[in-house]
Amino acid sequence: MKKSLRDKSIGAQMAIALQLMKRKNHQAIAKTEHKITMEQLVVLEILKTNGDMNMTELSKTVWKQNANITRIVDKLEKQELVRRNAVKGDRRANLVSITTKGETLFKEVIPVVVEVYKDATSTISKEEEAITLNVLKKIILHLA
Amino acid sequence: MKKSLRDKSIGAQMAIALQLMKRKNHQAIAKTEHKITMEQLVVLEILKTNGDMNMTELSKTVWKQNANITRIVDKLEKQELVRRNAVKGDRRANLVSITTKGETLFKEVIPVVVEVYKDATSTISKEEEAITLNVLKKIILHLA
DNA sequence: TTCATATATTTGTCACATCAAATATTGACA
DNA sequence: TGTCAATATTTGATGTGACAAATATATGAA
Repeated sequence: MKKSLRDKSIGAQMAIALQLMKRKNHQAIAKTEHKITMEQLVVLEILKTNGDMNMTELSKTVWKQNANITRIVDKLEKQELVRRNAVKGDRRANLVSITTKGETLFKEVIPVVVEVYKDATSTISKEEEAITLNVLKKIILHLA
Repeated sequence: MKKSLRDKSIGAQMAIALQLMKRKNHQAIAKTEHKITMEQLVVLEILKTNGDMNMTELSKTVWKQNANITRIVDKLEKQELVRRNAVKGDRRANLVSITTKGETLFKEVIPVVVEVYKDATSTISKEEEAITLNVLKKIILHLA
């Protein structure tokens, strides 16, 4: 197998690594009694960590486009894991908040995901992890 | 803004960085006269680098599932950038090969993508890049 | 006040990801 | 030879990515 550009590109290798990690996460979550995707879980985490947010804030915080946040929140709302509340003084906006049901699910699912992550990075030294994290953040800052 | 798990996870930061890079790539490609996605371009590159492959080999090489390769090759074939050929001795399989039109497009689009990549990683030192690449490969190997 | 512009959110369309299941063909073995 | 498991590929259902356009509401300036 010849080496292609792909093999030397952080971008391409990121795409592969991320796909594998996402797959593992989905598989691990599927084994629990809960039905939720990683993307939905991320939104729950943000709400739990930062408190209620409107759609625009949410979309900036999770780095996703408004349109996609709308659909993710739709799904979460259908499962009663979050709620959309009216905002006083601005009828355009919605304040999204996590429900008790959402918090419960979050607490039960998050250890599964953490475990997958620990396994995925088990061959990486602390130093390597720190450098990689820093590289990724630099790329993000540069492109954002 | 509180720090969440996300901020310390290579996985989450990869997701963000990759999203931004993909977006830049799509935007840059959109400015050319060519209409092709990154995923389709990757398949072209693999075929150009490694020569004809059947769907299964292709799916392993690009680290995507068979089902997805089928659909990507469908799109490439519709644009006449690749061809599906019969395999002697196994009527189940297809040998996919890049067409002349595919090679031409590839040659014209690849500099655009390389440029985006160079820009995205312009603040990263050679050493950091090497370490990150190595970390990603270790994760891939571990999860594969 | 009224109109133009900005902001918040949603909807539509297409590409791609997942998994499961369907099809077709091959190959090994009783 | 007939049968059954393995292999190669495709299709279907669902969720999420991108972008553009639609909708509703706010806001600032004439």
